[in-house]
Amino acid sequence: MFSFSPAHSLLRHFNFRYTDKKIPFLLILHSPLTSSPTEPCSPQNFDPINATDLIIKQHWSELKSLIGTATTPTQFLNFLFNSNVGSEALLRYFNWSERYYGVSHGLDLNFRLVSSLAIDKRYSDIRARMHSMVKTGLQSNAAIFHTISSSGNQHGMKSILVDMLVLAYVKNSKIQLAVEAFDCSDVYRYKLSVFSCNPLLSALVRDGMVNAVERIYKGMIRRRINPNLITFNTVINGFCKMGALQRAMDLIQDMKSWGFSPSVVTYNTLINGYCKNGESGRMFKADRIFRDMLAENVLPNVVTFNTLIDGYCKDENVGTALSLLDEMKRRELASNVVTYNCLIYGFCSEGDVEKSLGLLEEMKLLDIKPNLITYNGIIGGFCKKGLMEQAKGLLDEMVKTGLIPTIVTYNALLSGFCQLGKMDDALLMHDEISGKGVESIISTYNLLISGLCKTGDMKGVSKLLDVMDEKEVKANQMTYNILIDSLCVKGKPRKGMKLFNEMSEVGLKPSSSTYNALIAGFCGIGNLRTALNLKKRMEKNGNLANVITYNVLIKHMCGRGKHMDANRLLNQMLENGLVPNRDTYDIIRVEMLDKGFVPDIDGHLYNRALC
DNA sequence: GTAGGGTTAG
Repeated sequence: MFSFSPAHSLLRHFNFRYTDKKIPFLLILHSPLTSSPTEPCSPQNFDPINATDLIIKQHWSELKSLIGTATTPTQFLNFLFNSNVGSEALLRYFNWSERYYGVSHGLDLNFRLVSSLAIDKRYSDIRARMHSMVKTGLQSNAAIFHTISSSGNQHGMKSILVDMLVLAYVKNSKIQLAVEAFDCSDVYRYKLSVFSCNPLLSALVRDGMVNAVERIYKGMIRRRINPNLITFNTVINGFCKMGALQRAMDLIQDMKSWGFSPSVVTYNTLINGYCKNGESGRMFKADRIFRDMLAENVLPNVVTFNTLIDGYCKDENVGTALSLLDEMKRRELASNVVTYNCLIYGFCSEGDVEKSLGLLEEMKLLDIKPNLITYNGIIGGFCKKGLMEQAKGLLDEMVKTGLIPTIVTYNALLSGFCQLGKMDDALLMHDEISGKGVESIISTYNLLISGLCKTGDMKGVSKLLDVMDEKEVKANQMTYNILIDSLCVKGKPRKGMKLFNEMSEVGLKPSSSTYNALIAGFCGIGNLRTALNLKKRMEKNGNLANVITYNVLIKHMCGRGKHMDANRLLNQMLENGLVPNRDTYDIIRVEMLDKGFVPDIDGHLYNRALC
């Protein structure tokens, strides 16, 4: 490719010898030989052909000598640029020098390189360069856009570069900067493509920044960046995730006007939207979309059925969920691990662990491999019923199949022991898992602390709090609620108040449960005034009093013969739109009868006015 | 300029 004069070979030869001997820097500078092989580069003696050769052949140690110590890697890069060295060598040197010297050549040189790559149509190299530039995050969008706009590239090429910039931000999970670049590109009139806008939209949905989704979508339409089917599916998903189901449905019309028919993914997304975020009658609406889909001859797939099965299970309708599994079999549509996991969790939440076990066997027969989620579900089901031996048996089975239990698995088991009051077993298992290197999370500590509080082992609680300190696991709102509740139940609401005050000191906000525990505590020691003050305080701080708050106060008032006050609170509760529960009725039977409530055949009271 | 970007289980 290049021809070299003998002098060049000689130069390399000397370079080797001198660098091997590590000639001191000053000696090199004062060498009488003006063309000394290790003389640092200068614009005068810089030899682009030799430099290019060394770079292409990746003779980095020779290059290091050539750069010397008087020339900086960036100055050397400038020599390369000014000598019109080809883009291949420029890129190689650029990457090597940034890595080797740990320097960043700055924005201008980055874009000189990118422009050089653009001339040679080396687009994937530009993408990679843009990726590493964005990764360091040293440059602001304002600076980048200024540099791109003042580069010598054509406008179309600048658009391509900006498009790649947006995509690089998205791939580096710098979504806010990607949105900013999306906006900047409008100001500079650079045209982006769906290749960057679609990934941006999907990242926004993924990160829950759904409000930005609509703005970006509208921006695309206004700027004539033509959306495609995937754009619509992504935006529809965004609307579904934010619960704007009608707007999601409206987008179907938009997509049709752009010539796109809803695909199986579109329908699945909408069905999922209704299942997860629909209000009352959500499964009815989800089913209607499913029927629309069939009517439009769009074939449902395993995801469609899984979504519906999960929806029915969560809607406490496992019967319908099972009938859908049959429907899949009729359609010869293969179910998968997700199908079974949905059903297993459905049956476990109904307390029917036996049925879940049956499903696990069915999976094995169908050669569908159960995963961590499968086992966690059934183990959790057993633990909720206090069947710890069966739960541990499954734990052994999952380990045998090569699955590694996580803290979620162990939390289920620990919670089971705690509910049974078997704190020795719980603490023993906790020690065992710590020994295995499974890190406890805050919910682990919370469930153990709660168990210890219930058995009155406050020493054990304080030990655990010490462990949390040591492991730097911070207490959360739940931790405080458990401790405050425990103190209040024991008739020590003032100690509870101390913890309550500590919450704000450590930056935690109390919840309605925090206030309820304290209100019950002060009622318990006959201090109604403080209890009522706490109710005012909770409302002032934006925590609405709920049915439990009212029940506690009403019960206390009834117990002290203050039935009129109790009645006033009941009215306040109804005015605030709260629905009294059976506790409420049982507590103030007399007042309820006065209010026109009548007992049903079970002896419970119902509000005739509401019926 | 590319060829990735969209749906399901805890």
